[in-house]
Amino acid sequence: MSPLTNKRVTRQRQLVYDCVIDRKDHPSANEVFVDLQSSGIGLATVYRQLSAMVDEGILKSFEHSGQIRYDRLVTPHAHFVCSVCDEIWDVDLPKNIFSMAPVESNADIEELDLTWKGICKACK
Amino acid sequence: MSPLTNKRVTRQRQLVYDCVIDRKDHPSANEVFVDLQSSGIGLATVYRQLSAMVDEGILKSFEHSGQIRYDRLVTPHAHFVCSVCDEIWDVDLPKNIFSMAPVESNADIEELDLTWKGICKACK
DNA sequence: AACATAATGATTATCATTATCATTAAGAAA
DNA sequence: TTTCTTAATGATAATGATAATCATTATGTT
Ligand SMILES: [Mn+2]
Ligand SMILES: [Mn+2]
Ligand SMILES: [Zn+2]
Ligand SMILES: [Zn+2]
Repeated sequence: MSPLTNKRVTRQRQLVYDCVIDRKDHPSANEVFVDLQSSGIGLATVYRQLSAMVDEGILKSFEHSGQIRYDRLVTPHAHFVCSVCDEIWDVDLPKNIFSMAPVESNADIEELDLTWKGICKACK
Repeated sequence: MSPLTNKRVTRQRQLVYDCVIDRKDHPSANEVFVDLQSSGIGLATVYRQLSAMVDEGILKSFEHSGQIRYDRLVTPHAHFVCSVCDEIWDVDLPKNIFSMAPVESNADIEELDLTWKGICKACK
């Protein structure tokens, strides 16, 4: 498991973390659960560990098609979503995007969520 | 109701549309339903009309905190969300944002979803 | 080895949304 | 206007994702 946490390192925690890291996509809790079926892990544990890791900053999450997707990439980046196959790719943020924060709100920006939508190469 | 649709104009359709237009925020289906309680409209009808209007392009929608929010503004714009009070504001998109589309995907971009997050003036 | 208690897993509960279907009422036709 | 066709409605059940409950298990410490 990645650099530390003050939590107990259970077998299940390892399994969940390794699964998200090994997959290079943005799995839902259920997709992680399915991957780990053979280990006998409980669905509730998968949900608990994933959201715990988000709280700890080890993972990030976002909403997509009515469910929460988990992201091993915690550094700022954008996503591209294909409107046909619904797949998600990591893409770079535009240069200097943070300097383009809206002034209307005159609030300080902590983070942003940018998703491009279109038809991917394969579907086109 | 706004310029055209090839659908029957029911009393309920009018009520739902007027509600979203009159509110200047981004209501959920249930919030629209609560507003229209006294009219006797059914919850299923509110859900149906809202998603129908999105299909027709009269409204837009996005996911927020585990539910679908509806937006009267169908022109491209971004959102600012306060991480404390969870309110949502409309803000302008950065100038020329569409020219900053990622090349990695080499796909044509149809639309984008940009949400800034921070603490609003009131909460600060 | 014994202990304290955080984590687990089976299950139930909750919440948002969709599906079903008998009834109602737009809008066209007579 | 009355009749007619059928899309829309509303009550309710079903679904799907996630959270809560709680007895049991097992990690990390003493
Ligand atoms: Mn990502
Ligand atoms: Mn908006
Ligand atoms: Zn695709
Ligand atoms: Zn606020």
